[in-house]
Amino acid sequence: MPKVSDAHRAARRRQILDSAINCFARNGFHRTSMQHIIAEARLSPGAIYRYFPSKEDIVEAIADERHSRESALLAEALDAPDIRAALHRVTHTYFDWLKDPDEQRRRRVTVQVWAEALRNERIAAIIERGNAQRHPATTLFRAAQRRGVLPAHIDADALSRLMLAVIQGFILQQAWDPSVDVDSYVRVLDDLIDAAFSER
Amino acid sequence: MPKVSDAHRAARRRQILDSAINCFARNGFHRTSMQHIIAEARLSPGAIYRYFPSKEDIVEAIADERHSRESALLAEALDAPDIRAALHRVTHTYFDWLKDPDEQRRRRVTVQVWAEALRNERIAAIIERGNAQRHPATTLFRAAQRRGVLPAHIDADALSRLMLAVIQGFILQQAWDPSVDVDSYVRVLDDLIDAAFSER
Amino acid sequence: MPKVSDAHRAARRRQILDSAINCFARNGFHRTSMQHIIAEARLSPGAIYRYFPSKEDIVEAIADERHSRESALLAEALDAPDIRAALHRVTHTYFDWLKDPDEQRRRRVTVQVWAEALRNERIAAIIERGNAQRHPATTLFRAAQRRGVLPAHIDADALSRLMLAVIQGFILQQAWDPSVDVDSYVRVLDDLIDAAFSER
Amino acid sequence: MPKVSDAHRAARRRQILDSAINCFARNGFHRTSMQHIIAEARLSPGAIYRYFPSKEDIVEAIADERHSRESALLAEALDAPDIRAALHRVTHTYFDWLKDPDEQRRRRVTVQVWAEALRNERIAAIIERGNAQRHPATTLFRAAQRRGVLPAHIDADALSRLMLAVIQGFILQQAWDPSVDVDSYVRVLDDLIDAAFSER
DNA sequence: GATGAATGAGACTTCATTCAT
DNA sequence: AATGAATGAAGTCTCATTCAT
Repeated sequence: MPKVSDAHRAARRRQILDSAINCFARNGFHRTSMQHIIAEARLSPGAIYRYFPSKEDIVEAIADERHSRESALLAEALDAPDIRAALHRVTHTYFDWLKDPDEQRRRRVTVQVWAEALRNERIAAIIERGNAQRHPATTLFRAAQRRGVLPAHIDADALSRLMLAVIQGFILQQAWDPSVDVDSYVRVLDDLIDAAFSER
Repeated sequence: MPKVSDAHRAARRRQILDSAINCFARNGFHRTSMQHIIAEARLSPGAIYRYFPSKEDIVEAIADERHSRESALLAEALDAPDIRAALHRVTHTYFDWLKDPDEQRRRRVTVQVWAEALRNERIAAIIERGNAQRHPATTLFRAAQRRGVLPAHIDADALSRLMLAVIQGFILQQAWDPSVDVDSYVRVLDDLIDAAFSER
Repeated sequence: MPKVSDAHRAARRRQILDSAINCFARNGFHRTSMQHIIAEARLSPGAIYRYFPSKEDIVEAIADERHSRESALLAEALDAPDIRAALHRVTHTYFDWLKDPDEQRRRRVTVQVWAEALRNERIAAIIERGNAQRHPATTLFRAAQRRGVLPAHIDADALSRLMLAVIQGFILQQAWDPSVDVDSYVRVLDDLIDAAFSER
Repeated sequence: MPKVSDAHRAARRRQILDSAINCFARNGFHRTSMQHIIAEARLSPGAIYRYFPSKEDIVEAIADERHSRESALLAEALDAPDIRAALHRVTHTYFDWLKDPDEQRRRRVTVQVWAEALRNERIAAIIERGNAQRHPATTLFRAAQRRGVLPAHIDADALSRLMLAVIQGFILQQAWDPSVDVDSYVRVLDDLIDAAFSER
């Protein structure tokens, strides 16, 4: 019978994760010490360790959370019967989200998660799950090929990789330089989608 | 100082950097201690510090070296008068290089450099310089627009960003999963280039 | 305060001490955290601290309890007018107790108490009191000397030390290896007692 | 090619072990922090960890060293063809060593090692090896039985356990109270040996 | 009486770097 | 030039204990 509510526990968890995200976005995983997170959260070491058994677990929780959010957004955007509609929803809904300055700050953590995945199997699994979001797109492409909207000889799987790359590359560039213009990138993308899917 | 010394110095530097790359590719920057690098290079701490004043400097030297190589390759590939020829050279020359298994291993370091750039200004500058390699492409696109091969309303700068993103995203995906098929990706890319640049 | 409360208090105390003994026998004093005891007792930190002001106090209570039991057993065994009868009661009653497997498990705590006595004065005092149980034996030996059953030149005090050592050493050996045979040890002891006390 | 000699390494090891023994004898294993050992040795943490990978390893090295010394002494004392000669050598050589005040101080560590053996398998193995020193005694007893100096019905193995217990119990009592008189204990022991081995 | 979240000192250990040889 | 022993700040995490509820 907990003395404090589940809501309290959830709030503390949130508080810790938010503090950690702030620190990680500012200084990176490895230059952020537990003491930094503790100070940012205005808690004590013991308090943090009640909620997360190790620093690694905090990193993983954040990786999971961010990738869930990104995947959900992508999945939702792709949820359309028509390909071009789906792809344009990606460019507009997803890239709209990329504009949010707060998210931009937090997204610096995403880039670090990407690097961390090379050494941490659990994070690699999270990334893997996130990347699996391109499979619905692959399915859409195949449907498009059956309907003749997309040339049959195109490798639908590779095309979905490319779609993902276009997003990932942009996220990288924006992390390095927050001033990159989202809108012009989206416009080029829209044009390219039209070029690829209509004029044949 | 005799010339032997210079050659010797260069060889030692190479030896240290290669050892560091091996360690970094295997374990990441932050899980690699100077002792690891020292052991891999079969040198002593004192010897290493004669060549690099700090671990940070080793990381930077490697970042610099790798980005120089990548930039040079990209620049060379883009060095063609015709836009489609240039882009196809990118897909074929540059992506050929992405196939080299040894380079693939070492490229794991690149992804870490990308994350490191968020916190290290000197590395950020190196990345910035690397990304500037897209400017020749922008110029090429503008020329193409003047020649009517590319619609005038397209933002050439954004398009070169996209081209870069397509490469960066692929490098990421390949770092996470070395088994991704380069060739099918290149074929889709080629098709897309043709779609974008020819049928107007 | 109602009587129920006293019974309740006593039960709680017992519950805590038993849990602590289990933990200590399993993992030792220093590898057992209060959390372990708390979990084993299915109580809360606050509840434990109502009954014992510190971990140290739990250790002391257990040391006291165990040594009381051992001393009582020894005292009772020695309570005989005839020396050989007394000593044989020791070997039979006391060593019978050493056979009980549950006690063997709990006796692991005794060995730790012995080490702890070197640093903790209160525990040293408890041990001291326990060792004082050899004084009745000394008295018995002196009586035996007066009756000529034991050579007069023997140092009765040293002999009672030796008797104690024979027990303590066995407890040690049994703690390290629970499979040691109690009966053969007892038989040798009996023979030795007879050798020492009769044939002169 | 080490810059410093093996002698230097050995001396440092010795210095660390001696400091640790001092701390352990004074405060016990668990109340002694690495910082205490470091301060006592007038070294830095890093220096200690060059020689011992963990605190546990220091404890084990000390346990090993002390038990080797004790075993060697016992083995040497037992190295006599005649039983009574052998046993009297034990009482005189070994117990002489027990008189050395410096050794007495250090022997406080032995008692802690005994407790530690209950939880640490490597230390248990060391103890086990030490206790195996009683086997030569068992062999001697069997020889004595063949020669009729010792009654045939006596369990030689149990008798050697008892001999060991007599030593271990005394070590305990002396650790608790350094003022116990070794000589009177030895005299009783000598008498007992004579009683057991001659008058039948 | 009881709970359990929270505290914070302090434990062990690592590691970039220095410097006497 | 090179060695490698040594430094010491700083890192992660534990745990006996407290106290608001």
